[in-house]
Order: sequence, then structure tokens, then C-alpha cells
Amino acid sequence: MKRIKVKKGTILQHKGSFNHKVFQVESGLLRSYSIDEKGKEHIFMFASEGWIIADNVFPDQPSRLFIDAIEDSTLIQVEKNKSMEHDTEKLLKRIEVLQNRIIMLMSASAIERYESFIDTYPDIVQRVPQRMIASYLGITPEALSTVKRQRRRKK
Amino acid sequence: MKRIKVKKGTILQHKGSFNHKVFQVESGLLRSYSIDEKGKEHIFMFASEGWIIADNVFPDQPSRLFIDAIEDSTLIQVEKNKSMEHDTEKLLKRIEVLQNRIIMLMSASAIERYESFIDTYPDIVQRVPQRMIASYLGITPEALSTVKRQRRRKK
DNA sequence: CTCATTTCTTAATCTATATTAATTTATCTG
DNA sequence: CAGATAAATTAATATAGATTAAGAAATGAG
Repeated sequence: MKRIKVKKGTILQHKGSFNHKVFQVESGLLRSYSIDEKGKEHIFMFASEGWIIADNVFPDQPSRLFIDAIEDSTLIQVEKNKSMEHDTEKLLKRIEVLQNRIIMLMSASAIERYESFIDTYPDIVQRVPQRMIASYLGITPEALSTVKRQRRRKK
Repeated sequence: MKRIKVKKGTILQHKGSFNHKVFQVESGLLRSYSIDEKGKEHIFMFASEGWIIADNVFPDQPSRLFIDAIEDSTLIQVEKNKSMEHDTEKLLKRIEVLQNRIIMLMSASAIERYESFIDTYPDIVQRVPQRMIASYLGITPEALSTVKRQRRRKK
């Protein structure tokens, strides 16, 4: 367990690696994401101050996600095993978030998912480029532009 | 903590309720699902022998999911708090499954998600009506029919 | 077993979002 | 600061999957 400082853009974990790390964010902003066969990025989660980010894959499996820094960040890096073992509360919270995300992906339109995102993570919206929000929502940047225009019209 | 037997079709938890229960499946098959504003069902997960199923929402919040029995089932019902607290291993496994599901929903086509589903849960495929598989995959039964036809053609 | 109900399939049409491409705006680097 | 590079927007077109509708197959209840 050690404190590290990383610059914006630093890749902390590569897909395919076996040394799974868990990062607790002291300051700054990280993201985890996959890249599909077509080379397209899909952001799995953002983690700002106080959040924990990791690729939730078992130790004998290669990681499926990249993790990198969206802002200059200070992190506490923990070994996978030790890390979350105790903090059941945090695990349950994470499961709740993931459950919610799945329900949204299955039942809500792009507009609804965007609304929900800015309600739930208003701070993240300010700090992250549009294309990453689109990636998190599971749509293209072009589609997000259209969604935002539609919202403007409505008001 | 008690053992209960339920008939196919029994609803074990309603959306909106506050007495969140956790069920461990001894035999049979359960599912959890949400119903959106248009009245459409979206299956969140299946649970067969050995699996645990619950609505992962915090105690002070209304449940978002229904849980019911797809087959006659024998269950062990546990109070929310006691249940998963210790079993970190199972929680991490669940997080892995959910992570995988999200990545699939964001990056894979209906055909790919279907292939992945039958690879991962070949037993479930046999025991569940097509429309429920469609619901789990996030597509309509009509679209699933088409997907299956396309697969047949290929082979 | 038989009729009724539900599920599954097929086909035609529609729609949300993807793709492509061009333009504008913002950010980075020397 | 100026040019270069990346990001965001807009518009035109394409497409995966939704919707609608109808018939076929399976399941269920009496």
C-alpha cells in the first residue's frame, strides 16, 4: 500500500495484464474502460475523490479493462487481495450502482440515461470531455450532441 | 433464516417494497426483473441451484426489482443484513458478472450477446422461455427469433 | 382430449442511434 | 501567440433492432 502521484493521461493498468491493482482516489479523476474489436472505447466507470476503482476480474484471469488518469491525481494503491476484503459496505454500494446501470442500459433511452447521469454525477459532467460521457452512456459523441440539442429545445 | 418451498410463478418480492429479502436457491430457478414505465419487463438476473438472488438496494430505499419463481423451487431465505456480510468472495464474483454484463450491453450486438449467454449459461437456456432470454439480453422476442434464424443460416 | 391462452415465428414498416463527412470550436505545443 | 491537433457540432444517410400484425406452435385448464 503506497501513495502515488500520476499525471493526466497516465495509464495505470493495461487490458490483458495480470497484476490487478486497486486504486483509491485521494484527489483527481480516473476512469476504467474496455476497447472492443473495432477499437472503440467503452467507459465502465469514473472514480473521483474517495472512490475506489479496479478491474473486477479474478486473479488468475487477464484484466479486461484499462485504467487511466483523466486528471493529475493522487492515489493510494493497494494489493487486490488485501483491499476490499473487509469493506462489505463499499462492495454492496458498488453492486447497487452496477445494478442501476444495467437497468438503465436495458430500459432507458439515450436521453433518459443522460438525464440520469447528470443528476447522479453532476460534478463528473463538469470535469470530463463530452466524448467520455457519450462513451459511458453507451452512445456516440454525435448522438450525445443531438441529445443535448433536444434538451435545449425543450426548455 | 428459514427454508421455504414455492410454486412456479410465486412472486417473492414486489418492486416498491421495503422488506428486502435475500434468497439462496437450493433447487429450482428464480429471476429478478424490473418493469419500466411502458410496462415492459427487463430481467436483471437468473438464479439456479447454488446462486443467491436479491435486489441490491439499500435498506432505506424501496426495492427496484421483482423476484419470482420460474420453476417450483426450494429456497433459503435470509435477512438482508446477515446474509452476504461475510461472503466477500461471492460479492466479488457478482461484481465480476455485472461488470461483464455492462461491457456486453455497451459493446456487443444482439447476436454476440446471445452467443455469450448460451456459452456462459447453457443450462439456463434450456429451462427458460425464449421471451425471458430476450428480456435478459435487452432485446424483443421478435429480435431474438431473428437472431436465432441468422445463426441457423450460418451453420 | 379439446378449446383457450400464451408463446414463438415471420414479415413489413418504423425509429433511435450509428456512420460518414464536413464545419466549427476548443485545446495543446513550440 | 500561431499553427496544429483534437473535440464538438451539424447534417445526410444507413442500419440494428423496435413495433405492429398475423399465423403457427406449444402449453394449460377444464
